[in-house]
Amino acid sequence: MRAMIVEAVSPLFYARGFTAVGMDELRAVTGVSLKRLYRLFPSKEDIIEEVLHSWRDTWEANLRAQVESTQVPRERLLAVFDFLAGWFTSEGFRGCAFINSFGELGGISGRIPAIVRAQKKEFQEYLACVATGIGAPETLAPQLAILAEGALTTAAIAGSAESAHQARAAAEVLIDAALAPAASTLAASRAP
Amino acid sequence: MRAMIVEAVSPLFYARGFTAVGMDELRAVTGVSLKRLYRLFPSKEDIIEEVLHSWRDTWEANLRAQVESTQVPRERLLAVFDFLAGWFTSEGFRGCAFINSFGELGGISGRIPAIVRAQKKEFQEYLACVATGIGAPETLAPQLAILAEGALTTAAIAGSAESAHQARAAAEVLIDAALAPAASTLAASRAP
DNA sequence: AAGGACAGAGAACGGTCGTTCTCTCGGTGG
DNA sequence: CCACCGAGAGAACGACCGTTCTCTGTCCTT
Repeated sequence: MRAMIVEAVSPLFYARGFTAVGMDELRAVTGVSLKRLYRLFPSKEDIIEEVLHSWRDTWEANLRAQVESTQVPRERLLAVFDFLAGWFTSEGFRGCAFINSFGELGGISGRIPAIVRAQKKEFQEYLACVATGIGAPETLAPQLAILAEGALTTAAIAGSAESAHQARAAAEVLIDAALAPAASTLAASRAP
Repeated sequence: MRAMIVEAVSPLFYARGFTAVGMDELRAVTGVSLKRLYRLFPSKEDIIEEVLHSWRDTWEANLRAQVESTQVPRERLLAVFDFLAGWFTSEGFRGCAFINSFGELGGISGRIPAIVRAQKKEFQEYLACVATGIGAPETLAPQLAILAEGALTTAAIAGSAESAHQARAAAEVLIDAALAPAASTLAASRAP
């Protein structure tokens, strides 16, 4: 029941933000009376938390599915950006729900920003896991995470998906540089 | 007068968001009566617009100052990330005001998201200007812009400034790869 | 078949928001 | 000196929010 409610209200929250959607609209879209909503969730903030957790789960599942669709180590890292490209072009894309939530509620409240932080941390750790699995130095994963985050906000604000391809191209350069120790010695030989 | 009001309310808006700060608080912090506020600005949204424009101006001025503090071409591009590092560690840093505004008001209204979009576009164009000034291919600037955006949101949410250094390191790799055609032929020779 | 616990629907409540109105006062031209 | 215009301060207004309460009907139990 709770899951059905979360599923029904998620698109509304994603499209317009948490504060812009009132409880009455939640009642209308779920078909569940206010009384019942308040018995299932102590307050609106609890619904928001559950929605954020649901977003985290589906996002992570989709990402993992794309990454694990290939076994070629280098492709696994690049699959992150292919996943982003597909997402950006999907209908109704309006940026990362977590970043948007942080902008909306980051200045107040305490629980929502913590959830956002946790999600981003999980993403970074997953990326680090994939990167170390192919023998890359541990400096690579944070750089790729930054690229992904940048592509995400750029796509959301500009309303264009090309940032995913640009980020993918940059990721290829970073991965190749990290995996080819010859390149670093080359760069070092130029310095002095 | 308008400028003094904008200057007085900006920190409040940045720290807590636009919707979380009411007109009464603006009256208190400026010392200007509501009647006068409403004669100077037709509505709260007009104040917000002016605040956004003011942020854009000072942000751009600070960025340009840092970039133009050096004449070494490669350093000019890296100066962008040094600027970010300094900003992230400044007191009260709470992410990019434009990204936060987009998250807060992107799902509604029309004028604020347009201002955010315009600011990001200006930044990208400035970066492109600096990049082409040193003979880099035009693919480089968007990649650096994505890195900068990513470092920004990562720093805001994680509450740590290290993403600036990670992004700077990645930018070095991207710049060197873009400026050294030998590196690209090396990568190409490995592909087939 | 009757009584009671419970659920549905929405009105009501207290609070807050952006915006406007009213009242009062001070400064000024004749 | 006085009438008047305009500005300051904040109360008032209407709308809307999240939350609760009331009223009504229904189903289950004995």
